Amino acid sequence: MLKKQQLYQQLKQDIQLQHWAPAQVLTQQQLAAHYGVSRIVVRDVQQQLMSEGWLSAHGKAGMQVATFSVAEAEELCMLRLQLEPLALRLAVSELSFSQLGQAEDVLRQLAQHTAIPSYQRGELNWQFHRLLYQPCGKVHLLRLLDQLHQQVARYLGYQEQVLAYTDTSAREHQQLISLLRQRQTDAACHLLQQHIADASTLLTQHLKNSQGA
Amino acid sequence: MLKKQQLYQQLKQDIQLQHWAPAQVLTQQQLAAHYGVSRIVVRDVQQQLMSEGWLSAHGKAGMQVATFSVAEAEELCMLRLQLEPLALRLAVSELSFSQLGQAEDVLRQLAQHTAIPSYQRGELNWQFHRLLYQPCGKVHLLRLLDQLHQQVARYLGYQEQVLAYTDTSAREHQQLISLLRQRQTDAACHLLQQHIADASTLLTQHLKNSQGA
DNA sequence: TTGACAAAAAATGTATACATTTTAAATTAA
DNA sequence: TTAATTTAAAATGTATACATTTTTTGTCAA
Repeated sequence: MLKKQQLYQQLKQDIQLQHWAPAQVLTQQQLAAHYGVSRIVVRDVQQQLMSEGWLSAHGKAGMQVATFSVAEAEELCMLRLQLEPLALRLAVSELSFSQLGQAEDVLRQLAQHTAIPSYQRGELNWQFHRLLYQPCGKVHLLRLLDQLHQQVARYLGYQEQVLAYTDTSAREHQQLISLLRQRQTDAACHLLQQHIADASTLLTQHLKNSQGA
Repeated sequence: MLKKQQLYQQLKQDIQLQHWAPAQVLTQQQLAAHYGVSRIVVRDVQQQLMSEGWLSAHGKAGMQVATFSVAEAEELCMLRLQLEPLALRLAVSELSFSQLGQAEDVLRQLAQHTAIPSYQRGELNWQFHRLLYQPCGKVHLLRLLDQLHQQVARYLGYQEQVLAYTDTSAREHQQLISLLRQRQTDAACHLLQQHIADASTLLTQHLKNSQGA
């Protein structure tokens, strides 16, 4: 479980950093040689990354680094938009003040440490959202949301501009917390919906620009 | 890809048939010996079945045959209820008459061949639903629905009574087709929602009875 | 040239073998 | 007895080796 996890992290990051370009075809042997592990390990990681969308099957032999498409990005956003408010709605009644506090701590981290790399901001951002959904207690839904986040993260890459933690976003997060503290379920869900919709247009716009170029 | 697929099918079926009891802990070696393949193959299949919910991790060693819980069943049904109408709504405008015809053919199979085993009825039933969702063209959503179906199928097992293709169900299916043919999107989605809700209560009721006993 | 076919090379699937980790058993001290 | 610690057994992770499949290369005839 050591080399496997290691390779998993490394390969995923290398794909995200575009060290391996989208659409490039990779072979087990190639990766095994490059990362200095046996093909067994590569196979395991390959299967995992394929199920998570980082790699896609490529005929009978080889795997392809996943490509980007506006359609897919829009679909992912649509699913987030559909499921995250649902998770929040189910979570509200279970959400403890200590959990709200935890979420606030994450926000403070985001606000204070402005220098941290963008991908870490992305992770913190998700951590915040995740903390709010967690109490819904629906394992499948939560796992699904985690997967969606991974997929979106793949699209975000390390693009600074898209991941920029804007003042608007920070304000909305704070507002969300205060609505939740008052158990204003409908208002909170509505705000969340708006929040995700905004992030979605930002992502798809960015994608359209970079692809149209 | 031969032994692997074979073992995948076999093991999944054996779990569904309760040849391996829920909560039972299986080891790679055990399965490798039992099915006459090497552990490598078992490992691959194990990972796949774990990601699909048939097996769950069990500490550092071994995998556990998934158990049943009312809460999980309800969650799965809720997700179906949330996502299938959405898929249908997105599909309606793309749904061709030939595709509607295909779906009707499946219905006829269900109606005519009353003798086929219940699990095949279950598959045909899903095939019908799937045909209606397919044209939405959302790959992630469709894969998600497939996974949900798998999960629910695990719960259904080969229970004859739950899988029984009732007259009500058949009528609703026909009605759904006719609504779709007229592009009555809202009505169709509403009917579908009702249809799934009915199936859900049937499943959870059955589960509560069999577990309460 | 080009298309089909045969041979070689490469890639993947699977099995066996070894290393490491984890679980169980056994032993011993309190 | 019982809790802790050591030792043996078993299970998993990983590497190497072999078998099978897939891809590529090269040759020859039309």
